[in-house]
Amino acid sequence: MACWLLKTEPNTFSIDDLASRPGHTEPWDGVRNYQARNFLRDGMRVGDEVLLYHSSCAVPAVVGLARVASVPRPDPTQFDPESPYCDPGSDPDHPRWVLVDIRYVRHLPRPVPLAELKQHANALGDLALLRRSRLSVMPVSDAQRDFILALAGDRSAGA
DNA sequence: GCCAACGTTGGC
DNA sequence: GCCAACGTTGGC
Repeated sequence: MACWLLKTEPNTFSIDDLASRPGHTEPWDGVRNYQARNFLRDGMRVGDEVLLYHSSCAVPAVVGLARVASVPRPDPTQFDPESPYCDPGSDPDHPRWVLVDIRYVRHLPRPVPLAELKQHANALGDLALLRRSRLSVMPVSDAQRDFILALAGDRSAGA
């Protein structure tokens, strides 16, 4: 099973918001970067594991676990004139942007701050989070996943 | 709030 | 297709 890292700004939509949604599930809309879109559209499978990351906040950190809960489908906000994610250039017959549903699994025993991840560049150096800081959807290798969960003291580290 | 990184746009 | 200008992200 593949693993991904998804960024979210907790001031807008936090892991606690996800956990409190009906079914603990939310359509992950608003991805408007082609590389991130390609990961969503071409790489994600139902059941894939997700590390949730809080960005643009006091302590940027990996904060919890989730799962991909749907296949990709068109992101309706691209056609919504009221939405900040509206994209007038997207053709309804060939939608440019997609989303998947994301389902909350659990918080990590403790958040793992970005600053701490940076201290382990030997183990995590090719994690896109540490290299291309602006990418909001990125793949995480099994080894990187296990390492981060072990830092957090999560029970499934290495499982 | 500043600013570096970097993705996107558009003129040529 | 190049590349300068511009806009956005996101750490600090």
